Amino acid sequence: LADLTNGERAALKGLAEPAITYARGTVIRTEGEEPLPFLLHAGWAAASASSADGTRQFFKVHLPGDVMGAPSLPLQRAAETLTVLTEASVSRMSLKALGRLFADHPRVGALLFLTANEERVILMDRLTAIGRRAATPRLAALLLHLDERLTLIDSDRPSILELPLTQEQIGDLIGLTAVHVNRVFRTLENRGVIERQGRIVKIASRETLRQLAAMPKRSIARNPAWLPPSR
Amino acid sequence: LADLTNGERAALKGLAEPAITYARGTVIRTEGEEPLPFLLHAGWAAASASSADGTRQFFKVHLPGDVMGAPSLPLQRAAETLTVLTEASVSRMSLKALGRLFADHPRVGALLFLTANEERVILMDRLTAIGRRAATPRLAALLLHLDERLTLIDSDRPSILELPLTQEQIGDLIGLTAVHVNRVFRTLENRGVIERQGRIVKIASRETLRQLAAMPKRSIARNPAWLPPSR
DNA sequence: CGCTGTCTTGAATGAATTCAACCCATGTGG
DNA sequence: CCACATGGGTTGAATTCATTCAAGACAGCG
Repeated sequence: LADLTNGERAALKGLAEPAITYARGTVIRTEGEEPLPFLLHAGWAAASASSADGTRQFFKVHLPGDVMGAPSLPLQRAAETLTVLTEASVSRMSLKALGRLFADHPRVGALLFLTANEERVILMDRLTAIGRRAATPRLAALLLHLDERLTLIDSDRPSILELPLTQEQIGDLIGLTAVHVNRVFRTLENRGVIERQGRIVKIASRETLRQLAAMPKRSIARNPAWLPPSR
Repeated sequence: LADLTNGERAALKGLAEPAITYARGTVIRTEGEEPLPFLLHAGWAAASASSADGTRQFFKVHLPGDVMGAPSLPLQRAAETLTVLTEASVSRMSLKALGRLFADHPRVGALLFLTANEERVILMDRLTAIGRRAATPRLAALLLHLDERLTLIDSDRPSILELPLTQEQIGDLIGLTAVHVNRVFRTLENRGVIERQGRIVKIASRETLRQLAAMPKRSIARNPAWLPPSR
């Protein structure tokens, strides 16, 4: 969203407590617990919630660099369960330090506000997809979304998507059953849009996938002029 | 979320430019335009987006006191169209003043961050509803949600919901067609859960409606201890 | 070597959509 | 002040997309 000064960078790093490594599948924090934010250093994680009737909804796939658990900060009890999808390195974030950050580095505070709003847009787009589109566009949109985010982190990564997600979890992300996710995957594969080997997905025709997903292009405004000056 | 000092209150009010009154149905801002935030003083409004295929998704019903358009702030072009549902009084908000607010009143800045995260939770709950629940629970949840928010604004209002929304718009909120919204409304009415006269809905059995909605209870943490001190 | 979890596929079922028609209230112009 | 258009609500019948149920294949793991 913006370029940070060294002081701002240091303050952000100061929020993170020592990192802990979790084994694949470990639950970091369960919904209903005390709402603390976490920072994901390495690996993949996911935010989800389960309902009484046994259904589950995944809200977000977290990639390295993500702050996790922020949505629950205004609540008394966390709304989301955080689970590690691969082996992952995670640290808790200090709330007190976060409070000081808003006071000492207002520009970073404003950027945190913007980041939360960016996540709102992502959720809104997901709402549109799940509420108004069929299964194929939803899956196409998910694959493209993850591909783009991974490229943001590592710009010259191979054009291959290794998903540490079961088809059931993918279904929980886009509001489908595992069975139907499977069928859609096969359809995409048969049409030559993707290739698969186990959980490795290769996007064969990004253009076709984009057409199928039919998602609006969103471009971020970098360094908005109205932000307060750095301190 | 928190109790404000007089200075903080004044600074918040200072964001708003002079109010304009719009007639029912007027579009305040269309998706794709410059992303500015607005403040809704009186009346109802809605945030929505339309897709190429003609489908529309409503993201939020805005009630008096709401900041509108914040999700689009990090973007180059607004993601949401803002439309007035009733006659409504709206003012633009100054971005520069918002930047200064983060610098001068860090506690309010942190509260804005929390508010954006609260909206994320609401969107997450909506995602769960649309992705994993049937039509009846979705409509039940919407009615309860609006009822609760109206009660927050006016605690001794009559227990009646006057919705300035067509059934088509309600469908766009919860991901259904107008036809099906109608059928669900009738079902609820026949079961005695609600009563209707035109667009006025009376909740006859809030308890039944709650069971049908099966939404998790969310309670806000007021005045979190980690917020920076007021200035 | 036998579990267990995941993937795959078919058949039956079901919830919501689509299409179509009609009703009613409101508003508008001749 | 009536005639007619319009927008929203209501209902039935046919259709469709996704779910459910069920069973088998396969890989990895203890």
